[in-house]
Amino acid sequence: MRRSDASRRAILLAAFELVGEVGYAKLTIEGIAARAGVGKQTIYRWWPSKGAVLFDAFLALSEDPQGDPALPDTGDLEADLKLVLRATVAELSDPRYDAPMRALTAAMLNDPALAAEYEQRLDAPMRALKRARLRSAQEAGQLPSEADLDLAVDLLWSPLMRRWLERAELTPAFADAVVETALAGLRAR
Amino acid sequence: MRRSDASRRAILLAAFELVGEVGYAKLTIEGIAARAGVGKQTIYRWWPSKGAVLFDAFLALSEDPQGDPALPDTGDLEADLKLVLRATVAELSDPRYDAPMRALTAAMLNDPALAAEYEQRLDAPMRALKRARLRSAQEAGQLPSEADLDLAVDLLWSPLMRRWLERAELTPAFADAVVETALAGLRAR
Amino acid sequence: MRRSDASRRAILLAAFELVGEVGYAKLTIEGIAARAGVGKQTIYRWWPSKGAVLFDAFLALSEDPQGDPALPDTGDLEADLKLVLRATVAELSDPRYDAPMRALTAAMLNDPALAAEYEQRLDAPMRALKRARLRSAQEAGQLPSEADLDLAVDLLWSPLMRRWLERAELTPAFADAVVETALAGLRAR
Amino acid sequence: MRRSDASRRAILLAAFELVGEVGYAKLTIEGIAARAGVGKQTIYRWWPSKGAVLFDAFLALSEDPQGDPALPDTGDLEADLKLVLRATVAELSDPRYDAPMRALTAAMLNDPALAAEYEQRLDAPMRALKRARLRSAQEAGQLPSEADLDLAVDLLWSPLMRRWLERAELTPAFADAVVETALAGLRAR
DNA sequence: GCTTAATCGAGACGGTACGTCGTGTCTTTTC
DNA sequence: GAAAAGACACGACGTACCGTCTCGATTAAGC
Repeated sequence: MRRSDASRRAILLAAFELVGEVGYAKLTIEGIAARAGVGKQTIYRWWPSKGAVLFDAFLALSEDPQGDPALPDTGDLEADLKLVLRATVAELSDPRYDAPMRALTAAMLNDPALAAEYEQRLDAPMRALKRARLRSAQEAGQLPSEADLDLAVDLLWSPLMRRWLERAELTPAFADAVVETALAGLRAR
Repeated sequence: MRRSDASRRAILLAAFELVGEVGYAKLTIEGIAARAGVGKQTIYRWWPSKGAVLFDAFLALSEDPQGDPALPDTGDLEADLKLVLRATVAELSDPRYDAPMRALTAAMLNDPALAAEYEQRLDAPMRALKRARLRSAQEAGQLPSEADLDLAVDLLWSPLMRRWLERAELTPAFADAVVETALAGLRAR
Repeated sequence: MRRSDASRRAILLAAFELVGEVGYAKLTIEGIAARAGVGKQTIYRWWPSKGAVLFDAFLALSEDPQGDPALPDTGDLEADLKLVLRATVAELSDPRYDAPMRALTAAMLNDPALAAEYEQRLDAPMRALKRARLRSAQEAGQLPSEADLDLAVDLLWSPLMRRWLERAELTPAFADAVVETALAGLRAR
Repeated sequence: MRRSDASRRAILLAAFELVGEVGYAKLTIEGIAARAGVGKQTIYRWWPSKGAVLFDAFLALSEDPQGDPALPDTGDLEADLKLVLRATVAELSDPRYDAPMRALTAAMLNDPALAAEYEQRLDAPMRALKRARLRSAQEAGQLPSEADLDLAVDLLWSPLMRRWLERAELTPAFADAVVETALAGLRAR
């Protein structure tokens, strides 16, 4: 018999809900199986670890509402970036995503294989979109053509990530300040 | 009898060694007790969780070789920052510190109390030193007086952290580029 | 399509071999199916339990070499019985039959339905043969006509069974002694 | 800490009760632990198998009501034996003992180590008592001095066992007949 | 000889129990 | 009189089988 899609969905949903309710440390395979109405073996058959289940749950969520994945490009780089980073701040502050995201981060920290898959399937595509927007700005003359776009992405987004990770204050105003300062630095060279 | 310092040291050492050998996920209180030649109760008596033990093990390490904690201040901000960030890159790449640091990060991710203690006892003092160096640069006219120093610290250090966290490439050259671009941005405004 | 005889044979053979290798407790339907190169459903379709498979494997073995089933009747009851009981001792001591027989006994102990089928299809016919030989002795005047033949059968065979069951010493000499003493008792009344 | 006697008793009682309720095949360590209010590990720590638990439960029962263990000796061997065998028939027919006894028998069938312990700690002492009664009869001239007492014990008791094992009819009258015929045989030689 | 329905192998499924490991608490024994 | 040693109730682990259930792919019977 081939893989049951109903079970797959139920497992991913259960994992996502449970991690929000009890946190990653108290998330158990048994709990996921019970909530999903599924045998434990069905989980072990298809995923190597609870981190992997969580990752797939994330992936499913990211792929579901398939809007246009590209970043906005109105021609005004600074305005567009502020918009995007403010949205990022909002998402990181949303309690519905905070717990699962912390869980996934913790899972990746201690599982290089999972981290590699994350990098490949979620992080890299997102970074490509970001670089694409910056390249478009270069072509429009809003950014020097010799600017290092990978460095630019890190300068713009990692401060947000740092504050989220350590539960520090994370406001839209901070996002604006990051965009202004980072862009100034990139243009100055 | 009051707290046995020999046991305390043995426990912290065992925790530090074990986390390097088996990783945080497989680190157990029983394992630490066995390796330290100590009863489990002795650990439970003095620490609330294995994350707390790990944190203390870290603290002990940080405090042991008590050199001058201040960041170098030769008068040349850019050179000083490159020196410090290159040292940070080297430390993050050292396998002796990589595993324990990842473990501690994972512990904090799922334990806000631990994260708060970390922020208070390790992170805040370090950020204070960084801000002090930047303030000194302001006084020397190397940085505008209205620059946001908290933002500056994040712009400078969080890109390194991001790359370490996701096991991306982390080189001294990247550290230099971050310093140059971030400083340019801070000066331009 | 009707029942595949090749599969049936393969299943019975696999069950018989496996029970000799791993014992009844570790005998599994999955193991039998795998060894026989057969789907599990093919076993469940035709047998209600692993005890029943084992029983059929036994039946197949008992029926294969269809010699004359009757007990020897030379006219000398004591000599004939000694011959038969010595043969029983030899069979019970043969390691090829010991393991499967213990398995079947264990299966029957906890499955009255199986026990009833055993009694009907294997035990009763055998007891009938034994009674027939004793009746022949009665007719020849070697045994009193009022002797209880069912009691006689138990007196003669159950001591062997007892010693086999508890893995006690079981020798041809013991068989002889049983025959002599039991016959003496039966004749004395 | 040393072994908890309360847990030990609770486990043996639970095992005994459960085997009577669900039978040996459906008796589980988890079930025993749950019924006894005990962790599974406490069972695994002290017993190697569920058969061993059952055996100890039996042993505890046998040793509890420590009446005079000797068989009755009124001077009349035949009467005494009939008394004892009728009592055995009654016990074998008592549903309270039937299930546990079948369970123990099944356990021993597939576990030689358990069978050896049974032989040593329960069967051998009982056989010694039986032989003692028969030896007393020899001294009283009711049995020939050259009679094989081990054979005698098997002739007397194993027919009962056989009928119990195969769920055949087992009556006091059968016990009497066995005693009469077996004794006649033993005396005749 | 062609269809067609039962049977086959394979193996996924929801479950139960396995035997092990670790948790945090508690008690005993030793130094 | 605190520390080691480790038993305890508990809960989760990851595995093995249970008995049921779909899957195509034969395969022999009856049209």
